[in-house]
Amino acid sequence: MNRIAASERRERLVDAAIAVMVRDGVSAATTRAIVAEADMPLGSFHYCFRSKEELLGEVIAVITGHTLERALSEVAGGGALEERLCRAMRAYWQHVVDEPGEHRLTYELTQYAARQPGLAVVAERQYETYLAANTRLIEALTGDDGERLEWSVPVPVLARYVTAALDGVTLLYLNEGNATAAGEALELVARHVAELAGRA
Amino acid sequence: MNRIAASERRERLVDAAIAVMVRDGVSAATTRAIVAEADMPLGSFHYCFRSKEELLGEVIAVITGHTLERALSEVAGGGALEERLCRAMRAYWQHVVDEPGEHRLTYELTQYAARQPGLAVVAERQYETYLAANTRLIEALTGDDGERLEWSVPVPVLARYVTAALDGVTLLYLNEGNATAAGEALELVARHVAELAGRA
DNA sequence: GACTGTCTTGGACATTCGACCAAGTCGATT
DNA sequence: AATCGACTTGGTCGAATGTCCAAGACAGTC
Repeated sequence: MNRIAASERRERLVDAAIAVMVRDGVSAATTRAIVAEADMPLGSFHYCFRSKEELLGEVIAVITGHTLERALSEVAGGGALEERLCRAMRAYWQHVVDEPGEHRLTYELTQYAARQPGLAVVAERQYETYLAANTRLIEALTGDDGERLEWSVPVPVLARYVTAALDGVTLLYLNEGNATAAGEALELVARHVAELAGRA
Repeated sequence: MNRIAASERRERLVDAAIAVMVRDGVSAATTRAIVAEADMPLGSFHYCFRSKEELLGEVIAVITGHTLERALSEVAGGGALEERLCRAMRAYWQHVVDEPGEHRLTYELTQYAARQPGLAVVAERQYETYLAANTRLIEALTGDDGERLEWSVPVPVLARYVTAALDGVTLLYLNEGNATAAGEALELVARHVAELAGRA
């Protein structure tokens, strides 16, 4: 294989690892499967990463980053609160239906990391990040609106409700496989959240 | 070891497997770890089970059975709809806080089974079972009440909403570790469900 | 007491895994 | 052209894992 900077090779290995995990699950992502996916010799792996755990950490960081990017980019735009809420929800849901494997991987990684002593910290931080993102989403939902709005429940509680509901509905879809049914449950959540926003 | 019927030994191995999985995760439940937990020689394993997959199938069946038992036993009893709903929710939540490892295992097993070709069918049936249980719970909630009640959303949608919300809140607690915060989100769900029950 | 079917068990097997290394290759700098 | 640091790679190691087997032990039956 041509000479490549170690940093570039690291990125390729992370991408390859994600591809393998989406296709065959976290447990199938052995060092050998990953280098095969990246079309590299096995020796490359431990030249670029001190250990498999180090690679896993980077994979989690990349995946979390992707998810975060998408979430925050969807809140922007004008319109009433209900409209923006619906748009954000719909965007999230569309991505779940388009890329179920990626979402399945997210849950798998969280679980895997929680069991691995060296990655437990990463797992916790991952969830904190999601919670913070949903909190920002909720605040953006009221803050940008022309009229002054107030939530009838504390924002931290609402953030956790939204986080849990999204996770739950996603998990339901991934396991049941019925996009329509899960989508209707999600709409119920959206309507509920909209109702919780009262005029101040 | 004394002579024991193969069927009895099977049960002990299933229990041992669950104990190991709750403590150290599904991936740590090797045949050797399981027989060590059950205090048996390794040879016993494949005398009782054709393969590890066969044991896993039995483990899933047992766990699902436990969960189901608990859920249905809590719906009974008198009182208004709100009261019974609260009681059922509280009972579920108490069990999550008391035995987080058991619930974590449930999610791990579902995921593991979904990836294993031979167990994929079992995973699907597992989720169907949970959905059916929640459907029965919702129907029991209205059916037994003195006054005639009707839900303002279709029961199948409501069942999925409840299933997703419970799963989501549980997952949130398992990952964030904050029982109070997750509990408040769950109360929000309970109040919402109660609101969705309108007088017919 | 011989027989038969059920149960017991220590050891062995092939495979897979993460990790490691030594020898080699390349390219820029001096 | 000599040097040196960065990169490449095929092979190998020890550990762990699922599965299997052969030889024995035991209990009930004829």
